[in-house]
Amino acid sequence: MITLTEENYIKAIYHLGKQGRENVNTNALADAMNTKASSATDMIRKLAEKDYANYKKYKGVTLTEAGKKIAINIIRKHRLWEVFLVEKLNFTWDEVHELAEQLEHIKSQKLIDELDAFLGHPKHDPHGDPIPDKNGEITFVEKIVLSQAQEHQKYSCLGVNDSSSEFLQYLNKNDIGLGSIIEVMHIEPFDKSINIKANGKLLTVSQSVAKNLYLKKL
Amino acid sequence: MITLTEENYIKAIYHLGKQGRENVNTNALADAMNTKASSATDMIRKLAEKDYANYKKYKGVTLTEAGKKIAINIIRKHRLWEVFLVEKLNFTWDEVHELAEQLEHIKSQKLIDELDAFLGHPKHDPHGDPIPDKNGEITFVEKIVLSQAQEHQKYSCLGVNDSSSEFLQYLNKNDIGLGSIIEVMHIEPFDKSINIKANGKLLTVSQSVAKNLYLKKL
DNA sequence: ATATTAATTTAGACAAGACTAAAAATATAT
DNA sequence: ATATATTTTTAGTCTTGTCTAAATTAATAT
Repeated sequence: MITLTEENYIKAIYHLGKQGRENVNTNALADAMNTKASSATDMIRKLAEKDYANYKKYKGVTLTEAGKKIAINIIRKHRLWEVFLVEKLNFTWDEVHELAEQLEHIKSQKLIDELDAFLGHPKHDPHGDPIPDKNGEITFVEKIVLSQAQEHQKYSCLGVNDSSSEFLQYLNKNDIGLGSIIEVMHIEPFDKSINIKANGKLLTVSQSVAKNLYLKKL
Repeated sequence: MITLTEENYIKAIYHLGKQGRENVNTNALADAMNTKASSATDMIRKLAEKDYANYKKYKGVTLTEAGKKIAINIIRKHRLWEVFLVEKLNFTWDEVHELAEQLEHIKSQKLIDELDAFLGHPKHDPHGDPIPDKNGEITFVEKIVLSQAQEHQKYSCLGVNDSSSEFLQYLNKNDIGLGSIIEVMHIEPFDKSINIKANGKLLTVSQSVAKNLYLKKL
């Protein structure tokens, strides 16, 4: 049996290490888990013991295939629950994360299969992140951030990098959501602020906004 | 903060002590929690410390108002999730209990309010048990068990006492579900077996079945 | 009313997951 | 190349919820 804490560490290693492939530092992991390095070391040993992680002292940690499988399954559950909350229960995209962190640990294969079907097998969560399929396959979409976009080009909004409430609420306020059409009108050379037309409306956004908005070229 | 284990003990005390009013023995509680009496004692002390339970050494335990409130809220969540699983995700009534035991611990007031609304504010779960409303009010319905029923009387099925898979599957096989119309044709004096007409079909059931089926007189 | 049995509590220990403080290894700077 | 700083690990402790074994209280039977 895998514990809730183990699941959370595995998920953190997966995210910090680009799908669990790259080595993750003990300190980085401890930070992500809001704990101390010594606790992270303990858990890393335990995960290695259970063959969910590869570990060499002082060299950081990666996930084994078994570990990745677990991480992907948790992410699948997390994202499906997010879709459910937004589509069926009137949550907004900035409200769902915390709650999905709880729901992602519910254990039932049938539940997740049925939920997936009930939602019509969605491909993306409300933040634009891809939902792994039943076999753990993830279809990554070619995406750039707004700060790398070209002038006079049209894009559609794919998702966000920063999913803090503040940022998501800023986007809500400016009517930017998944699938919004964004045209880059002008990039100001001085401060790299960007003038865009979002869903027909003109708007100037700062670099810090532009770095956190994912787009797909149209 | 209340822990998962504390919640489960509170729920057990509530159920064993008829809505938490009657004293519950340490051994009975330990049994229900699949643990040992000494562990139950420890937890009872802790719950009393936190003012969720009333406890006098050697005299058993009851719930305080705060404790009852928590129990009722968990039961509300449990039963709403059961409705969701059966109505929306194609679960059968014998499959939902275990899973609802996990889901009942998810913490979010908005989630449960929205789920309630999404399901159309159901009054009963798939086993016929009443769902407490947002204020913790429970509408108990006058119910009897089939073994107490009168000959030549019509009833509707309100729920079950034993909710084991075996019993629920037996009922499924005989097309008996919530709301089924049951007419008592004949009670055999010899072994108290009962001949009934359930949804038009004649069927003879044993005492042990009859004792576990709740009915409402029509 | 006392002896026996059953139920309950206490005492002490353990595993999981966390912490602090100190030690060891690695990385960086001169 | 050596000293310093940073990162990581180790050692020992704590809390939660559990356990076993022993002690205590309550219940039952004669």
